[in-house]
Amino acid sequence: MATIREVSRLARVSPATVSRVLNGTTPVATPTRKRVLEAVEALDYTPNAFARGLATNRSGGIGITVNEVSSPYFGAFVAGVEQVARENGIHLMVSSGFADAEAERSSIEFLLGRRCDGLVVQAEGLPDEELIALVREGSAPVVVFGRGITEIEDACVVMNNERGGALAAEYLLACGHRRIGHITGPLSFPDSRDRLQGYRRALEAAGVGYLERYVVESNFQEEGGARAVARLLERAPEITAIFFGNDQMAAGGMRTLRESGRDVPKDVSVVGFDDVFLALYLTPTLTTIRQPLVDMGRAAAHLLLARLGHEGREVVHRFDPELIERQSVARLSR
Amino acid sequence: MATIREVSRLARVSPATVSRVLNGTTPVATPTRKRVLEAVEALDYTPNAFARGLATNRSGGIGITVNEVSSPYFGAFVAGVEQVARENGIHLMVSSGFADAEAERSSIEFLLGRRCDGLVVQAEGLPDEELIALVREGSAPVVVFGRGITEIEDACVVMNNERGGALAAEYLLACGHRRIGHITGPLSFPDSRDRLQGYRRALEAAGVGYLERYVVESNFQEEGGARAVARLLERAPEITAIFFGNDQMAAGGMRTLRESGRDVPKDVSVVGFDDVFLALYLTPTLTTIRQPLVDMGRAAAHLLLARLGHEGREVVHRFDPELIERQSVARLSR
DNA sequence: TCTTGGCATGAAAGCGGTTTCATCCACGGT
DNA sequence: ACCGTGGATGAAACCGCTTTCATGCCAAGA
Repeated sequence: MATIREVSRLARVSPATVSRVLNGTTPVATPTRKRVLEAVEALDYTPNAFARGLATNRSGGIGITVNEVSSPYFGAFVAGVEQVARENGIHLMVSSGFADAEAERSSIEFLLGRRCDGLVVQAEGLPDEELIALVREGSAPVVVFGRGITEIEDACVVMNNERGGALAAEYLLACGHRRIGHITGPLSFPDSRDRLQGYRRALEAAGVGYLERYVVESNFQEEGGARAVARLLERAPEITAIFFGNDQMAAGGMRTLRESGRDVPKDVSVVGFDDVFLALYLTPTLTTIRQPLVDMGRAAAHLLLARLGHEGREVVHRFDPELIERQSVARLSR
Repeated sequence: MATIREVSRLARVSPATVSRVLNGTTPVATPTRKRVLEAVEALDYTPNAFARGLATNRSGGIGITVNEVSSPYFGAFVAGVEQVARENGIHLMVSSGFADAEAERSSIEFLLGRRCDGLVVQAEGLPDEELIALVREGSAPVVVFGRGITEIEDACVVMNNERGGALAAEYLLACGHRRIGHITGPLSFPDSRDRLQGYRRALEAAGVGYLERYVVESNFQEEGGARAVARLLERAPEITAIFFGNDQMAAGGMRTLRESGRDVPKDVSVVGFDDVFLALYLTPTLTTIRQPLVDMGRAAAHLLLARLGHEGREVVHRFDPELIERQSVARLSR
């Protein structure tokens, strides 16, 4: 491994000059610069990241913690962040939190200990206050994904979940449905509450009225969706459509519907949320509310870069959902 | 941020002694050690990763490059690697290669430039020779995933693909099928060739004979699977079962079958490969050959740690596939 | 011709650890 | 009483880069 010294000797300049050429911090006369670049090329020189970090106290890398990389949902988000990181020659350190406060704390500490220049945090276990403190007083800039916290709004990248819930309900209403159930994610998550809220508002706006019996809380898992639908059918067999808080629950719910002899969409229409690629693989393919996860990942990364002074670009914080029509909803002919 | 100097002052020792206590490199008298540890505690001291890296020339982190984190297949693998890394207090740097030789090269260079202590590489674009050179002469230990290269067998974590292909074919044969098609992944991948080979051997061993017409090459994608099945049905409408080189193609293939009015499994039985979670969401749920991806990730990480001298544990290099019976295969009553 | 000023460059001091080498001390053997 | 030995510790060099400060040089202005 070549060092800056060897480069400087070959180019007959001081190490300082090499550094200046490489970082563009100070103007260097053209012939000198040329000699330096040739030497760099000849020796195949790459600056030592440690030495650089030690001198500048910046690592040139950012960290990210999410529930788990292997889920389709977070995977897509991470992919977006990674794209931008690569485009900017920044490296990405990943650490999973598994929706557990303790694990999330240790992940964050771990990444900060590695002197990440910035952090993208998606933490479901941590209370708002802790995130606020982290953003406000942390040793590095932090961007929060998937949770809108008013106190630190500028540091959050979120989806307009209420609009998403409304979109789903409005679409089903437009298709002629009136008795529309809703399987929510855990209501401890603001996301779930907002989607529910949107659903409710849309129903009320249409004069259909909101019924508690039509709403069942679940857990964002396939299995949970299946069970929730069983409960819903028991309580309210008259429903003709179900809006699910995410696609995985919709998958489970469709299983239950099928097993109970109901056809989707003939007997019951289904709308999901997220549009993870899973939606395409279901039978029938799933009509769903799309979250642009990759774009949101990119936005989170850009936001972080902006906070790091890398760029000035305007960043979208709040993303709007989009309805993706597929085959799981039937138009009711009244 | 406290430095080693401050700790040493507080403990009334030299920085060298603090370093010795923290790293356990040299015995330190018990009362001294105690004072040092107290000072570390009091100042909430964490060693600066850069300074340490500069002095030791090791980063305490490993790198991984895969096609893309966001795919269910690689996501599961990465999750396994990450688990082990965490358990050992090692951080993970991720970089995607997107199955493109150029991108893969740059990913590897990037990670090596960050002085990763070791690398887990899954690279589909790179020729064998390049990987061999990397493993043999690279500046850091390298473990290769998903490709068995005999010259560097010890550094590879692989699946017994031939056995997997055989397993699929044997199972279909046992269910009474005789006209069994096979949609392969790209035959430029050894994985695909091995699965095909296993399929062929099993058919021949059963005295059924291998027919070229029953085999169509595809690309591991959903769409590709759909098209390949269309071609296969044209060529050989008499088949009663199809073995797919992976689950995604199986998903696409099942779509085509359905669209052509064939029921799965009544008219045509289907077996996939991988057992990514997608298999559970298909209708009918997919019978498939399971690759223990998380375990393989863990194995790759352990193997790397062993090469880094972290541990001596025996590591499994070659994993055996397992048949997972679900609903996509029918028993033929002759 | 002598300043003055600005630009290009070099020298050297960190950044915060690790590690080698030297020193000191206590102890046991002669 | 003296020397040798080995264990605990400190001093200082070093890892490779950035950055401040000083310097030399040349062109422009007086």
